[in-house]
Amino acid sequence: MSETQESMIVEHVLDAISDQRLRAGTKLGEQALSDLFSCNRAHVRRALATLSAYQVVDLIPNRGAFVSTPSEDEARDIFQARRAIEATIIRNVVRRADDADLAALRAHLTHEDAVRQENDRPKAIRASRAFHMLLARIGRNSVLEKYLSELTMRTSLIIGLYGTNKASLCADDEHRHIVDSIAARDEARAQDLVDHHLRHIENEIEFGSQSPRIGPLSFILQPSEG
Amino acid sequence: MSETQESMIVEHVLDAISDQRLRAGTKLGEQALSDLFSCNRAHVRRALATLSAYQVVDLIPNRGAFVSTPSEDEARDIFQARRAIEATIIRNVVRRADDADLAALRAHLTHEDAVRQENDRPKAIRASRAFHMLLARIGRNSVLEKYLSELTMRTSLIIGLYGTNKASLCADDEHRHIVDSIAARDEARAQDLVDHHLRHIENEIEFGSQSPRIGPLSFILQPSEG
DNA sequence: TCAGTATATATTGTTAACAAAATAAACAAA
DNA sequence: TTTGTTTATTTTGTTAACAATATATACTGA
Repeated sequence: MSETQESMIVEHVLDAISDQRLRAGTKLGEQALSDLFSCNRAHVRRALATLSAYQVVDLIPNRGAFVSTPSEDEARDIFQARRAIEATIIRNVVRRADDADLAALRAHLTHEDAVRQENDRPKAIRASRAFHMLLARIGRNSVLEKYLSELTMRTSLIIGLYGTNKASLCADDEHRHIVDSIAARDEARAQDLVDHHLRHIENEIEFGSQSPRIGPLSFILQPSEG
Repeated sequence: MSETQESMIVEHVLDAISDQRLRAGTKLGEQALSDLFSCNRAHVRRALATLSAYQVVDLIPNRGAFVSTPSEDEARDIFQARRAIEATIIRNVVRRADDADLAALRAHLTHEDAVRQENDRPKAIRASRAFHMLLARIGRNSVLEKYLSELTMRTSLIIGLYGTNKASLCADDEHRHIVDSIAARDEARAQDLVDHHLRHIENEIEFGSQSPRIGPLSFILQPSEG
């Protein structure tokens, strides 16, 4: 069903959300999107239905589509779900990772270091999320991988909403320690580190400090780069 | 966005799948669905997009929508994901269940007993799934609840595809033992029982025995009852 | 009878036009 | 100035018509 057109919209919006270019509450107008991606509104509507099913967009009847704004309760549920899912993922990783996977993890760590130098916040956020998604891929469970993909995007929204400046990024050495424990095939330690890492991120969030500023859609999405 | 019409279709299809009235591979024609639910094709299309996002329906370009047919690998991923998610759910349940929740669980057990007498297989399957979803609700994590809802539906597809006759239902006493451990606030035991219960179900599946028979859509969905 | 091909039918994909609702703007009265 | 009302504009919702593709049927030749 014309997957390309629709999935392009979906992918761009998801990317923009996970990079925190699109913030919670932003309206996703049908006309605006169909203009941006030069397609008709039917495609946009189906894309929005898909994004709504992913729970990153809220569809309000007669009002339109908005990037969803997770509540504090929802945020806690999301983090607990991440701990549940990533615990199994890391166990799979420790058991299944081969040399190529370990090399990819090491390569990613150096990439994260390089990004950290640049002081490019969206880029750093993207890299940080990519680490968790790399683990999910190495874990080789497509179901958990998809769910984590959704949850990390919603985590981006949460951090964008409530996150303090310092908190918004995963501490570098925590990722490094996790990779070390994987290389050592230390399952218990790896699980522990991931769990603490996630609690770390959650604890650095301060609920109550909303920052609702949003920018123009055309600037944020930039469909040309896809 | 006219949630009622679209969500009605979605709910009916999901119900039919979880009851195993809709089997893997069944074609969901746009005309057929719009006739059944007396709405236009635009609604059907958006409903199918949503169902596709839930991963219970596959959209094949220029061919249409089909109830998805999980592979053996996918099935194993689904069961592992269930173990990951239900482990956390049961922990929440043991910690959070109040007297009303325990009463609801006991009531459900008697309901399952009653259903078992009737020899109505779809009804028994529905009751069995309802037990797991009741746990998810009592666990009070909306994210895990939604994911488990998806996974139990996909489990229905798997059992419909590969399940042996005896295997297709959860053993009654296993559910009862789980409730007992919850009442006793024995977290470790409850987690253990749920894990074994899920492995039990998985082990009774025989991959390789496809049964691809399907019936007419109008008979299966029966939109009148909604 | 079977295989291959051409035709006919049905289904999905796409677009545009119109209706209904919500938002924005203009205006009047206090 | 502020509040409330009316009008205009924009945006979402709905429908139908048409194009493109796939499936089913009928036909021809071996």
